[in-house]
Amino acid sequence: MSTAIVWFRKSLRLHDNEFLTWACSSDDIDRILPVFIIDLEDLFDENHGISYNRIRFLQESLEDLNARMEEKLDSNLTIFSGKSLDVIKSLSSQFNDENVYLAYEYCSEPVSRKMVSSLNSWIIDNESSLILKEFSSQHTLLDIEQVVSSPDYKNPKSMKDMESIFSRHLGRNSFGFYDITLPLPVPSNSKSTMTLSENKKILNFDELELIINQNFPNNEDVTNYFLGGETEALSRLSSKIVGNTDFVNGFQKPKTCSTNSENEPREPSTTGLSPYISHGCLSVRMLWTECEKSYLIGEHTKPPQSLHGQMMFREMFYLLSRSVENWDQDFENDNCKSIDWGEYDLEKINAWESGNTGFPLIDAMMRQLDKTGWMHHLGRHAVSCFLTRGQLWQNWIHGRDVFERKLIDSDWALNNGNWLWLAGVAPFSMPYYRIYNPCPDSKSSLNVETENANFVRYWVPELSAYPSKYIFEPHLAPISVQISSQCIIGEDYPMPIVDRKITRKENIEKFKSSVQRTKN
DNA sequence: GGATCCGTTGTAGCT
DNA sequence: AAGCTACAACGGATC
Repeated sequence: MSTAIVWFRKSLRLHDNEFLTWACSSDDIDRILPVFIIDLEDLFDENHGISYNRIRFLQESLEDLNARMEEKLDSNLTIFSGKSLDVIKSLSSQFNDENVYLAYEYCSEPVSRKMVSSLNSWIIDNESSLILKEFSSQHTLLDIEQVVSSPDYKNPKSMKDMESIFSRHLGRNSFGFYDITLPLPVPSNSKSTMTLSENKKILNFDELELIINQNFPNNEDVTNYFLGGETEALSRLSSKIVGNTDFVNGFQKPKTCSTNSENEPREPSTTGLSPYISHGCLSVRMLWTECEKSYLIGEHTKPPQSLHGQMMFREMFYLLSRSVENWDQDFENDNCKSIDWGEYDLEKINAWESGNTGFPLIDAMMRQLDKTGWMHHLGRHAVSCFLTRGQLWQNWIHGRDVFERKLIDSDWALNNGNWLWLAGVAPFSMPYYRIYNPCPDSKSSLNVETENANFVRYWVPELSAYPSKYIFEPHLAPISVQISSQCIIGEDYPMPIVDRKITRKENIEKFKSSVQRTKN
């Protein structure tokens, strides 16, 4: 009797799932045990625990995965609570003289790699018969280890670098696109599923629900616009990408921070697929391939603008996060300039996080993040520039932590990469003196007009009656307008916590002298 | 080997 | 309204 423990780490899906497909079809395997391990202590940690939105998205994704397993594989998902290493160790010792395999996906994060290496050592030290079966490119298009360890690898810092890495490692298919392996179909399962007898570490969905509600007693005003899970991921892929040639082929740098939809202010103007990708509900190969199908129909945008380009940036950050030591630190990180950010200012950081800076667009974004766990790409630019080199002059680490906790598409490699970028400290950053205006006008790259004005009215309801002319800088509105708009600035909505023009000028100087100082 | 160009996405003021 | 210019000026690649 041979059993495969099918360990879902990131890829919460049945489609394009190599480790699941292998377990379901390999001749070496008689039965499978699909598992997910959840570390509740870590998830609800006081300091770095994740938001309600994030845990809810994860829970929905797991429930959907389980439901789909029941339907398509005549199997189910067992959830364990605890540390991955402990759970796997104890699991593997529950089998007696059988062949036990652990089929799992490679994860590039230092913690994840360390866990696997500890497991390896444990196997050797204890002469365990557990056989590890790792699948390398489950979460990314590139095989991260292979690319990073190739002799000619250099840290990429532009789309050009990525084009050459893709050419070298993937080659081209007959259509002239990078030769990405086609996504695997949902496997058909010929194995039985192992059922475990009582185990105190097993967590059923009711218990999980209970624990979440206990940890988030006041979640009534939190809305989850995005429903977690593969089912929803595939349905969103269908509605946004498949057959949507104009949108896919015309995709370019988003021009507004808000939405496309008249009726639903929470529907992004972009694809809205990021949370599904970060949770592995949607395979990147699946998305890549669907875009390519659309590109074959006619003219289309190219990297860096295109959706393929967006995905290539994702690969870039995955490579860097693996090859750059201390990717998530602001010291001993050679992709991070040493900047003197000065004193940590709790008041400023709190105002930023809670959406009370007195800058309506920034506040709208941060409140949207807080309530829904999502924020538009350009909005992320605006608020991170604002917190760091733009206005508040706070270390990017603080903003990174907030995003990490709250974003439902939170992803360690990408989140750190984007903060390094926006704070202006990375070699791939834009020049530090290009600062987004938090109060955009019609010429700003954060193009606004009425769309964003409505976006602000929705998320900062205090200002809902303000005329568009003043809505981004309401403190400049004459008092008569403030009265007629039923919102006195300084009473009903904060005055700007800094003078944006002064801080902009000061911060450019600070950045410059900080860089000079480290040079000398 | 110095000048020039470029980097997914800047802003403000003027004509 | 759109386009130009000044602002201030990184750092690596390319010419």
